[in-house]
Amino acid sequence: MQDKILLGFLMDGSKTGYEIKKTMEQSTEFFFTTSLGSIYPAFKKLEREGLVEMAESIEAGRLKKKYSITPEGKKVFLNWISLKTGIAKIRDEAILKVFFFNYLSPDERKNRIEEYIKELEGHIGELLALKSRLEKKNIDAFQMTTLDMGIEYFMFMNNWYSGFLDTLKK
Amino acid sequence: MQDKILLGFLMDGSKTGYEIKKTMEQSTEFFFTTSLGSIYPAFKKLEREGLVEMAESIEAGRLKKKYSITPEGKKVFLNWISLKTGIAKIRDEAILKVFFFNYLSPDERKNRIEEYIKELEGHIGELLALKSRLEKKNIDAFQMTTLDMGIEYFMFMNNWYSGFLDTLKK
DNA sequence: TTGATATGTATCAAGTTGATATATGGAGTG
DNA sequence: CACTCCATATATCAACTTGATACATATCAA
Repeated sequence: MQDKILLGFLMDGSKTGYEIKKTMEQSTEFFFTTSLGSIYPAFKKLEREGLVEMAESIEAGRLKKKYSITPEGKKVFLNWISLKTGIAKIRDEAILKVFFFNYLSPDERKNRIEEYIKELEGHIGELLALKSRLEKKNIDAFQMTTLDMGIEYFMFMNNWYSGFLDTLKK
Repeated sequence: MQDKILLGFLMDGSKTGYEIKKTMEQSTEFFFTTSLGSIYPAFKKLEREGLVEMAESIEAGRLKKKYSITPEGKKVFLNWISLKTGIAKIRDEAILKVFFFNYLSPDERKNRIEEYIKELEGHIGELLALKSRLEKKNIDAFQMTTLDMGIEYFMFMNNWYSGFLDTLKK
């Protein structure tokens, strides 16, 4: 499904695979991301299917392959975005460990959760920093909304684990 | 990383791959799951590594391969569960679509979100039904806790999308 | 009796990750 | 000025994962 995010990022102009990866790191990273090892083959496939076009150039001595979306590609993207979406599946190792917490000593449980809460706090801090950076740029309102949702999501998680830690302490 | 969940499910007795998959569907499914096409090769690998042992039998005419965890496997599992855990990455198509909502008409936006909220409500209903089913059984407290967290998580999502729908309507 | 569903193992194409390779440019340091 | 480190940029690959499909038997309802 990564091809859709690539098409999405091409909707406002042509980009290289690397550029898209960097853009993701500043925007969609925390709720949807892809590796470079996936982006390059995906672009080749999209090109074969006629959904994107590629233009090679050499800038500052480096090979650049700029991809742009075709009318057919736009159609595919707009169709995808208007399609019904199923519930996203989580894959959360931290919760999985809680599931098996019976096999961990009470002290270790508390330590792991305290540790994880710190991780969450750090992550929230990063997202807040990203938010103030993006506020200076003139960014799409919906893209800012997804960032806000990310912050709220991790605050919910932080909250939940804090409450869980309290019950562990009793 | 699926091998850890397999080892975890073997900690309280030997099981077949199919049994584990069915157990997951009634427990870890919403925060961590694996396909059968992944379980069988994973067990073969775990067997090669000496972390599980396999016993073949034929029950009611069907071949059964019961796997049990070895002392070495227990060590690996207990080590994994006591290790520091990083923040789980989400991969949420619904949020990705919101990110690109600029390309959708206002009416369509509302429709998609209303639709998705219904999906979430249905999912919450399923989890509540699962909860009351599990309450009749004598289930591990931590395993029940993860189910509660799942319910709260989807209620948070439901809440967030409801608020988002309100702002879309203005 | 027939058809649908559940139990159970297995394989495979297609896709994904994370690591690694290759190469150049630019910035900072001694 | 040389050296190192990092960013830019494309590409490949082993290992793994998914989702579909195949196969075979049992069980249950109509």
